[in-house]
Amino acid sequence: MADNASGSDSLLFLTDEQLRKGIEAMFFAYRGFTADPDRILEGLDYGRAHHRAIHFIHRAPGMTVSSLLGILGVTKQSLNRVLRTLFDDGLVEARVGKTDKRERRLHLTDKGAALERALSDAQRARMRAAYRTAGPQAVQGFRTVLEAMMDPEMRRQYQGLREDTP
Amino acid sequence: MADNASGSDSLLFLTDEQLRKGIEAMFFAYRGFTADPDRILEGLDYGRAHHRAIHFIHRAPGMTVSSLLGILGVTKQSLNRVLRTLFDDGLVEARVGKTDKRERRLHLTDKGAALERALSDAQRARMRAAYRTAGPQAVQGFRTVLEAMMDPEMRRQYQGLREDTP
DNA sequence: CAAACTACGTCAGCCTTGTTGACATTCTAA
DNA sequence: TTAGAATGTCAACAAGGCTGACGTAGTTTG
Repeated sequence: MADNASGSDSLLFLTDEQLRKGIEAMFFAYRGFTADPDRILEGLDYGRAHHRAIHFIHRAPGMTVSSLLGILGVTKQSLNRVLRTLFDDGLVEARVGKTDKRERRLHLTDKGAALERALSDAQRARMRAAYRTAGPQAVQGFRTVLEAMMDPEMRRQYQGLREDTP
Repeated sequence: MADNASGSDSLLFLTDEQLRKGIEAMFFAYRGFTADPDRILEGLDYGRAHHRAIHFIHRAPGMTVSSLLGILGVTKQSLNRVLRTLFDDGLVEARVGKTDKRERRLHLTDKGAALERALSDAQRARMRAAYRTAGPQAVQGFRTVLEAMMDPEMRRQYQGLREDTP
């Protein structure tokens, strides 16, 4: 009884074995996390890269190319390849910046918004099921640990993405 | 006060906004999760694929190629390309199966174990920091949600990887 | 105003890691 | 003995990263 690890003040949750379990949990869970959108994207000639772009453009409409670059952490060449197909297919449109005409403000078209909804519905469905199974307490802990695991710069992106329409 | 969402019986944690936050937390946290090993691997001519192989061979020494295939969820051609470089560089060795001589039982060499240690030390360090910051309660929740998010087959891999030395 | 800098696009080429398909070998099991 | 399983391997291809170099429009600053 005395060596029970469930006490909140115990440090047993920091053993290498516990940490290894956490590492593998991240690995396996991330696979599940991306599985449903991936299934939708496959066959549409899109990939995860397109999904990410669409997600963040939806999240902060009017975002510039360079702030999207910052969030995604890829090169402009890489992002451009993705954005070009999204423009060509009419999922995303770019409006010239109001104050700074060099900027291209990114927006989803209706068609783009429809795909975004399909993708995020699928992803949220899994998330919702997991949340419901785990319960609010667990969800709180989940978010806390993930946030602590981020690089500081990413944590800023996570916490404080503004509307990006200055 | 009455509309406070912190009550355990509230369902406010299932709103779309909460789910979106969870989705982005996974995205940003996974980046942090892989950042440290990636830094070590870069320049060594190895990538994440090598890391994954090394991790699971370390975890269950004597594992066969096909069970590793099952865990990693890639094609044998893809895995083989990775394994070949690990053999050639003397990080992994294959021992012919005792009862079934077609099998190749995979083991890390001393050199392979050294790299494994370097990689997992780096990854555990971040994990440990996150765990310590978040606390045992949060860690419990973290693991619970991640487990609920896995595909059932992956959940089995996660929970019950045996020693694999029958 | 001219020069410097910024935001963005684009061409070219390379790498890793995934994919299919086909085929060979070796061994096990019915 | 023969079917099937476990494995390796060759070839070809695609997505999505990367670097380097260059161009063009627009903004800022000396």
